[in-house]
Amino acid sequence: MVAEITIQDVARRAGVSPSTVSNLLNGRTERMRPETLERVQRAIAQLGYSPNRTARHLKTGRVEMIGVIVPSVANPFYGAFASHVERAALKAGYQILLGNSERDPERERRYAEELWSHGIRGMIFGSSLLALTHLANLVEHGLSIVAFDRQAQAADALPIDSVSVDNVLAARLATDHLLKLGHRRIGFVTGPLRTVNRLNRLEGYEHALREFGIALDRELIWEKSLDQGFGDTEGVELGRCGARELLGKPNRPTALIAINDMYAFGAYAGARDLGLRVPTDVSVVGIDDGVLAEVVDPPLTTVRQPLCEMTQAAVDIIIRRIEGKTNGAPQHLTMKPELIVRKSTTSNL
Amino acid sequence: MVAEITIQDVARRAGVSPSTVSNLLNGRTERMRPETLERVQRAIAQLGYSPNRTARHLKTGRVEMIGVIVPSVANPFYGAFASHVERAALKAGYQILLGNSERDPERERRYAEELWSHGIRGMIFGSSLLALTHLANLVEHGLSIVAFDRQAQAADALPIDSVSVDNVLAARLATDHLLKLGHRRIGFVTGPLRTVNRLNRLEGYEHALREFGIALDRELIWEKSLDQGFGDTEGVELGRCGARELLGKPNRPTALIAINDMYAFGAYAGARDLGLRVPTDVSVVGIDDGVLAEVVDPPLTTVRQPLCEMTQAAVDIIIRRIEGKTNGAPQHLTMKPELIVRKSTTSNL
DNA sequence: CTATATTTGTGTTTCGATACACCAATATCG
DNA sequence: CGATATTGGTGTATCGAAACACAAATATAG
Repeated sequence: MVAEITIQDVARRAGVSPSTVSNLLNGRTERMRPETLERVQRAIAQLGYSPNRTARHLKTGRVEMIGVIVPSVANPFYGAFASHVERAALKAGYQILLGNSERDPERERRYAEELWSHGIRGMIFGSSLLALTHLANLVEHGLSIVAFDRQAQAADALPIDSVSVDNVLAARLATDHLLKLGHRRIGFVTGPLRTVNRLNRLEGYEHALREFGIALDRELIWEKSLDQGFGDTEGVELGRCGARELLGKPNRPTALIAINDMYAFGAYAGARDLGLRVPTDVSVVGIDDGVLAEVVDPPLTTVRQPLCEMTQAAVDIIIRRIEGKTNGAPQHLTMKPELIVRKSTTSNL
Repeated sequence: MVAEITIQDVARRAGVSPSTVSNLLNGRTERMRPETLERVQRAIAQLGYSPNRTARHLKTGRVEMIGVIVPSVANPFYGAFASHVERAALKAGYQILLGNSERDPERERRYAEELWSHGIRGMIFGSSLLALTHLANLVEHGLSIVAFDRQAQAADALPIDSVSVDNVLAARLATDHLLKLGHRRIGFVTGPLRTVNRLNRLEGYEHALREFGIALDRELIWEKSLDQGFGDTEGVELGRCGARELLGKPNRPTALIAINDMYAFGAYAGARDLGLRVPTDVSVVGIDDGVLAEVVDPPLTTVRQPLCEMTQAAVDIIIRRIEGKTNGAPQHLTMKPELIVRKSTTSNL
C-alpha cells in the first residue's frame, strides 16, 4: 500500500507550483517555457502520476461518464448494445456506467439517481418503457436522456432525445414477408406489452395484416410474462411457451413472428417440443439479427436493427447534450430496419 | 436546470449546522434529540437532497464501487456474469463499473488505471489471462483483485485472490463422457490458448485421454484466432470454422469438445455446413451451460459452471478486501463443475 | 533610464461532505 | 452552591485539483 501521488508531489519534484502542473494537465501550455513543460512532464512520468478524477470532478462539476441502463446485459442483445455504446463512448473519452433495470421503473429511477449523485449528467436508456415519468424529476434538474429503441410518444412531456429503429416498419417487413409466402394464420409471440417498441411491433403486424385484407385474430397474439420475475432466460422461455400454446391449437398458425431473436430461438424449441419442424411445419421470423441468428438451425429469418449506427448516434447525441453543444428541442432519429431472409421461413402455397 | 442541493441547503432549512446533517447521514444519531433528527429528515425529504458522492469520496477516500473487467459483454456468458456480479454487489451497497478488455493486457491495464483514478480499489477480472504482470503496479499500490475463472498459477507473484471452477476437471468430465460413449477420436476446438482456463481445459482433455490409454493426436486439437481482431461473434465463428476443418479431415473425429457453449453452437453450424448432423454424425459437448444450451437443437450436452455461487463468492471476497476485513494471504476458491447430459452426444459403439 | 508590455508562472479560494476537537447549555452530585 | 458530567450539537481544517486574479521577472519602447 503506497500513498497516492498528488499534484503537489509532482509540483515539488518539478520545482513548480501545483497550479503550473494543473495548467499543463489542462492543456494551457501556451505561456509555459518549453524547459518547464519538459521538467513537469518528466516528473509526472517518473512518479507515475495520474490526476485524481474525484477531486477534479468536484471542482469542475464535469465527469466524463455516461450512464447506460438496460433491462439486463444477460440478454445478448443488450450485451451487444452495451458493448457498442462502450466503444463509441471510449472513442470520445467517456466511460460508461452500466445498470440493469429489469424494466422496473422504480429500479430505473433509483439507478438514475445513483448515477446522478456520481455527477453523471447524461444517460442512455434501453428499456423502452411506456412512460418516462419516473425520470421527470431528474430531467427537470438537468439530466439529459437518450431513449434507445423507443420512438417518441405523443404523451411524452419531457425533453428527451431518442434513437430508434422504425419498429412499426420492422414488424411490417416481417409480416409482409410471411404473407407473400402464402401464410394466412400468423402468430405473434411477445412478452409483456409494457414497452413502446413491442407495442409498435404489434402495430406493424396488425397494419400489415389489415393492408393485406386479413382479419385480425386475437387468438393468434400471445402475450404473457413470467411469474417469477425477470431472469436471464426470460426471452427464450417465453418464446418457447408461446410457441407451444399457439401451435397446440386445433387450427394452428403456419407461421410465427417473435418479438425478438431470443423469443424466436425459444419458439424453435417450442415447435420441437410438439414435434413440429421449422420451417417445414412452421415458419419463424425474429427481430434484431444478433450474432446467433445465422448460426442456429435453421438460420433465422429476421429483421435487422442497425445497432452500430444506432448506438453511435445515441452516444453522439448524449455527449453533445452533456457538453452543452446542443440546447434545442429533442431530436428523434428513426433508422430503417432491414429484412434478412434466411432459412426459417418457407412458402405456404 | 436547477442548482444542486447541498448539505448546506438542508442545514439552513433545518436550522442546524452542516455537521449535524452529516452526522445524521452517517448514522451518528445517538446523541441527537429526536425532534432535531426529525426536522433534518424533513428538510432532506422536502428538498429531495441526496449527498454528492464525489465530495464524500474525496473526503473519505472510500468509494462504493467495484470494477468488473471482462473480455466482452457481447458474449452472453460474460453478460450473465456481469449481471450476477451486479446483483451481488448491489445487495452489499456497491455499484459496478464495467469494462470490456477484449483480452488485451494493454486495454486491461488502461481500464484498471482509469478505474483506479476514480477511486476504485477492488476489481474483478474475468479474462483469465496467462500473466497478470500488467496489473502489478496497481496491486503494489493497494489495488485488490479477484481473478475470476482463472485458477492461481505457480508463477503468479502477486497477491491476487481467485474464484474459479476446476477447469481441468470440467474438460475431464466432458471427455470421459464421450469416451464412455465409445468415442475414440475426439476433437478439441478452442480459440487462442492465451488464457489459463483454456489451457486447463485442454489439460483436462489430455489427461482424460491418457487415463483411458488413448494416444493424443495433435491433429485433433484445433486452435486458431480470428485475423480481424475480437468481435461479438468470435466464439461462434471460431467454433464453426474449427468444426468444419476437423470434420473435413479424411479420418474425421466422431465427437467434438468445444471450449465453451458459444463455440459449441458454432460447431453445430460447422457440422451442418458439411451436411453432418448432431449427434448422429458427430457428438458435441460444450462448457458453461448458459441459458441457450437447453434451447438449441439438439439441446447441448455441456459442463455447468456454478456461475451464481462463483460470482457471489467473488463479490464477497473483493468487498472484504476493500473494506479491510481480510488482510492475509490470497484466497483461492475452486468450485466443482457438473456434467449436464442432453441430446448433443450419443453412443459410438 | 524610466515607463509600459509581455512572459511565465503563483497564491488563494473553491467545489461539497466529513472528521474531530471543542464548546455551550443543562443535569447531577456531594 | 460550586464542581463536574452529560447532552447536543458546532467550527474549522481537510481531501486533491482547478479557476482566476495577480505578481515577479524579463523585454521593449520612447
